[in-house]
Amino acid sequence: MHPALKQHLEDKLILSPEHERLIANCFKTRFTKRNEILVEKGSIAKHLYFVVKGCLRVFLTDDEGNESTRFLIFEGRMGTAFPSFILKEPSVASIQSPEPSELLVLSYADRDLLLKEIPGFETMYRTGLELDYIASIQRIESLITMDSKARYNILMQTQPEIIKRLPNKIVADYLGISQETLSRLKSKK
Amino acid sequence: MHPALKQHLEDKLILSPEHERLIANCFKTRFTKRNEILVEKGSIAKHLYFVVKGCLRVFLTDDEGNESTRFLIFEGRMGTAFPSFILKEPSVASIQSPEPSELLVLSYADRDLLLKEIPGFETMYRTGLELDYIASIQRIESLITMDSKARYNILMQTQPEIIKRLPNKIVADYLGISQETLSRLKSKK
DNA sequence: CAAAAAGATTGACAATAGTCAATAAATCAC
DNA sequence: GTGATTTATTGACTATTGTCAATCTTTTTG
Repeated sequence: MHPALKQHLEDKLILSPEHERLIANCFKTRFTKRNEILVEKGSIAKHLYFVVKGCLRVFLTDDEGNESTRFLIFEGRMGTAFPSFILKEPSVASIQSPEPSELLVLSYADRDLLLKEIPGFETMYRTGLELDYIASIQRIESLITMDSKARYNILMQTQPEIIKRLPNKIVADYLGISQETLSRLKSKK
Repeated sequence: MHPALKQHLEDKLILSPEHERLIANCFKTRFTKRNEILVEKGSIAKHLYFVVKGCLRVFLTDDEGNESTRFLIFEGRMGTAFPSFILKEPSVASIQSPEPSELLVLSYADRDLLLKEIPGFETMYRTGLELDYIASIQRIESLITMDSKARYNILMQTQPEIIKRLPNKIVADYLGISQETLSRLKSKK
């Protein structure tokens, strides 16, 4: 099992050697290039991704080519185009790796297998889901209660790595504002 | 067990009589008046609410008294001030019942009990969580990609009961816009 | 039912953010 | 390293939305 994954599971699961082997076999390693597309909008997201190195960007594109970033997933975290993955419907979002990345890939069927076979896996998965859901609730709150400057400040406090590692354009469409507005916010304070 | 709750669990769980009794005992009935506050901002949300009749509103207030609606929960659905409930931290949001309501109330401890004791309960709970999470992702998408008119149209398509049952003011702050803007949207088309 | 409270609409103006365009800076790929 | 491409910044203008205030309408409650 990849040490990064092992660490991720560490204090959440106690595993027998066989169970550990089963998990290791379900997660397949994949390396991606900068800006490689993993899931094309319109296709079904069939995998969950654990990010060992690099990051993933789940993003939307409209008819005019405008992009909006729905989620960013960094080292040690899991994610995918979640609605498509769960509902098995064509994804509204695409997934790309803005940086060259190393991923551990889990198929839907293997996720189900682990949920069924590994004691405690479903509880761990459910707990992780609760935290992701909380993060998305907090993002909704920032979108409905704050102006763009306040949202930028919050982002800088809570997820500075997004601002540091990713181009302005992606930070802007993650915040739901134009890149010009972001550029002006940064210079103003 | 309340028939509404029974129906909610129906095709998701097969229950023995004892398990059914256990669930029924964990959910306590509560009636509320119009605009009654169930959870005060700053306190900890200690319960999950199943709405039998009426509805719940999870909302934020700022220092100037402005309100924003984070979630609305109608008949047959469950909810609470989720981050506070899970993290056991003081809630940023308050909960009120905009209409006189009948609720079934589940404490955190009883939720844990049911997760542990009832076979299939955690899977059912997890699946519900996935769907709630998906709904919140879609709300984020509408907030970062659409203007207020498009968001209003989507709301009318997907949750017309919100527009029909609740005052303009609440609809507006659920959409993240001012009531005046909403009023103008409605007259324009 | 009537008075009071709450909610909805409209107008005038201000502020925020978006768009288009030009330029500058940084980064990539060979 | 250097040209090419992408990204970032800045200016001028526009569009959208918010705020404040006044009025009108609906709903609530005694």
